[in-house]
Amino acid sequence: MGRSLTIGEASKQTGVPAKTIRYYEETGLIPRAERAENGYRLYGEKAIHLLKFVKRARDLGFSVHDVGNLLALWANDSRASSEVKELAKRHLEQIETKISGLNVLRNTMRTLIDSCHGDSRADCPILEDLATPKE
Amino acid sequence: MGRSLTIGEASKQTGVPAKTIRYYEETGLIPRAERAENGYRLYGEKAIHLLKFVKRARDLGFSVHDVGNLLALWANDSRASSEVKELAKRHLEQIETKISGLNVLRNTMRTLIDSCHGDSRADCPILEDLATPKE
DNA sequence: CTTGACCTTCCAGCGACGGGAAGGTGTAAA
DNA sequence: TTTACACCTTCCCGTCGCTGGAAGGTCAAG
Repeated sequence: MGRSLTIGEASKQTGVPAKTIRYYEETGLIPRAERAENGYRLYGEKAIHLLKFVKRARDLGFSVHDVGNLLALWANDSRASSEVKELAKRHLEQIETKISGLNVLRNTMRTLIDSCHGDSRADCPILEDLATPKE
Repeated sequence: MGRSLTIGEASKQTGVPAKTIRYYEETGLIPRAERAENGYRLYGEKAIHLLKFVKRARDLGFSVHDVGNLLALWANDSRASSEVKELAKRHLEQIETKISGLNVLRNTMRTLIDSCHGDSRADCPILEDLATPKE
């Protein structure tokens, strides 16, 4: 069995910055870490696994709040998979909403940029649009 | 000539919340508003136009900082349109980076969600992925 | 005269950390 | 042994772009 890791080692193992690990603990997302005699936080296999779970969920764009819910579902053997799926679906919808909003933005910006000759002249359709947008 | 508007009226005209207008003034993005005798802020045509410019730029996703630069370029008759175009292009790149990141997320989430039967059983590939992501 | 809708300033909080100070600890080399 | 250095601790402030709320002034209508 591997020995416990300090916060710096846990950070390297999981990719979660030490500051962020402390923050997660402080806000109650993860349980209080064990402590060594000198007061250093210690992370065993389970704690590392938990941190990796959190990291993966954050990387998938779940809010810290949602990660809390996911952790609760993870820990609860008797939950229905439909609960998890619903949470994931709501998250997917948020992502899709963001994407379509950004797509509109991108198209507008492309059009604007293409319409600007971008040389030393002062005339600039981009600023004109900002000042008096069409319709 | 239209008379000056109070902050609430300006807010309705421009779609920028009154709180936000004060915030923009406080942070120096827009100049200090004129004041009536009773201390109320007053907004004339020019100020309204400025606020609309800011609103449009924010809606296009420019950061408040970038909006400051755009305002400076707008006010400067002798700037080259290429400066504006460069700023817009950098912004477009940021949007596109965000979009492609979100597209990856969306695909991953879709796959995960599709793999989860989402019924009353506890078995859930979404949680399994979070706990032990493939490669 | 009172109600209610405005307006003013100021202070605090959101999410999700990151920076940096001030100080304790652990180890390895000079 | 001392000293250097990397690590750990707690604490508080700053980020971005607002938003909410408290405490108070102002104004028009009923």
